[in-house]
Amino acid sequence: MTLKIYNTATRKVETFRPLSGSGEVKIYTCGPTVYNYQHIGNYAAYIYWDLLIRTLRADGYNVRRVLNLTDVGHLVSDGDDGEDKLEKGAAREGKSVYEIADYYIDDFLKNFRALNLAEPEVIARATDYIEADMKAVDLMSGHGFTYETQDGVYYDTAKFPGYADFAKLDLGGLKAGARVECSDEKINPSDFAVWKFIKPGEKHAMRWDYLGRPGYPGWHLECSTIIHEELGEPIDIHAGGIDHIPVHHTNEIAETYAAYGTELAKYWIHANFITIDGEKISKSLGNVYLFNDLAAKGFSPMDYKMWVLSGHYQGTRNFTFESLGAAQARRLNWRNRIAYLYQKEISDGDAYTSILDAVNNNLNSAEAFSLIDNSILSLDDWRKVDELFGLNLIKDTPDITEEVWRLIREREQAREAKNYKQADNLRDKLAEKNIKVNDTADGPIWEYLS
RNA sequence: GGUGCUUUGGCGGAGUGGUUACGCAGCGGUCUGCAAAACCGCGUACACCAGUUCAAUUCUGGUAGGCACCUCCA
Repeated sequence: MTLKIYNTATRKVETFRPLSGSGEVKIYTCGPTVYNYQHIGNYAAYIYWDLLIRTLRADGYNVRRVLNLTDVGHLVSDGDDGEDKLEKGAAREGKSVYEIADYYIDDFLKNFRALNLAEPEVIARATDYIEADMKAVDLMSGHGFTYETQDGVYYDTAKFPGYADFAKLDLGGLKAGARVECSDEKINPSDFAVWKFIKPGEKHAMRWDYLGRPGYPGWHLECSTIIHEELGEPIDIHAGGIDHIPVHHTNEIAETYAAYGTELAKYWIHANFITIDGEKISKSLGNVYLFNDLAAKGFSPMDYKMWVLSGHYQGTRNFTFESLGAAQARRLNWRNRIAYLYQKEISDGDAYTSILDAVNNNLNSAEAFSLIDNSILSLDDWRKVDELFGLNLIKDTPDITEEVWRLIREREQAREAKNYKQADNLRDKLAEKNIKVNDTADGPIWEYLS
């Protein structure tokens, strides 16, 4: 099977062709800045990338995927000013920056695994690559792409002719209406810090000596460095959020070009945002939902994954609890189709091929889901579906125990004896075990209540 | 202010130049100890106005609304 995927670099749906003939595919997915809890919108992107990786594996590729964790250098503003997010988190909670990072990394990975997202081959913490960052700055400077200011080492974007191409930026009019920072030593408005100096008296706990003074890496640098160290550019696919196109990814490309003289990635794919009840996710609107909030309403991370995969990564998705309920009900229906297979045999079709085909069409999981709804699947097909979407359908739908079977048989006997009161009691007992029994013409058929 | 995206039935959400996915919810029916499940049927969405076309929800232009980014965010 061949994947077709929308490539932001060309703004077209392209047929995926790996750079290497060996079947290896190198993927980098932009990870979180670990200064706070990740909300459900953050996880949507990881769910899409999970589908991407699983699809490539189903197609027979050997995927090596790197996920980074930003634990330094990501400032409150992408414009190289404002506080470092980690420092801000530390101040807020009265902890050290390293405690903050550890805590939120644990929380992130816990949810990552609850969503059954394919484990990355490498999980890279930005602070483990500081030496390499310095080497990269040396290279960029040696190639004449940088200049120093009081504030740090800056990238002169005028030195990279294709700087504006990736995001189709209009550098002249870029900030015409936005507020412009004053007291700026930058040569061009689009120049950005590759390395930041810590001024005397400035509070910044994470600091490394470089160029004779304390400092820390600029935010974009970690990504180009980690890719260089762990994968080697160019890589096949670079994935991230749609908001990163104009600044973060544009700057990564520029840094890689300046340091190593190469292209960074062949395919770029970007996940769109989700809105909640039609509005953006933001603290001021009070709609920053975490998985705990979903759990409080009876929804699991898997229900959420089901909801995310019922749409497309390029579209704006509108989250409502009503539609999350629909996704949950659909997943339960699928699980009960598996439960049915423990009880009755049904003939096998060749549905999986068309399901994989749908996903290969620019990750159209919505189309694939409707095929699942309308296909007759064997248990073996369900295993493949589970492998492709990571929905834990079979894992969450174990066959029932002998004890439960006994209750079902007792209830049947009670019904045959027309002892309906006892039959109903047994139905309640089964319900306590999360099992429902449907009395069909073919005898009782059990399924899960939730 | 600049830039881009988007507008599909009660909710969510695919897709297509001509047969109107899919899920959830709703309604009617068959069946049934009850319930449920299953099955059958129903509701006739594609913002608006023009244009292209034998034919447009699908292409083009405009109008209106919505959203996003540029300013923390995936």
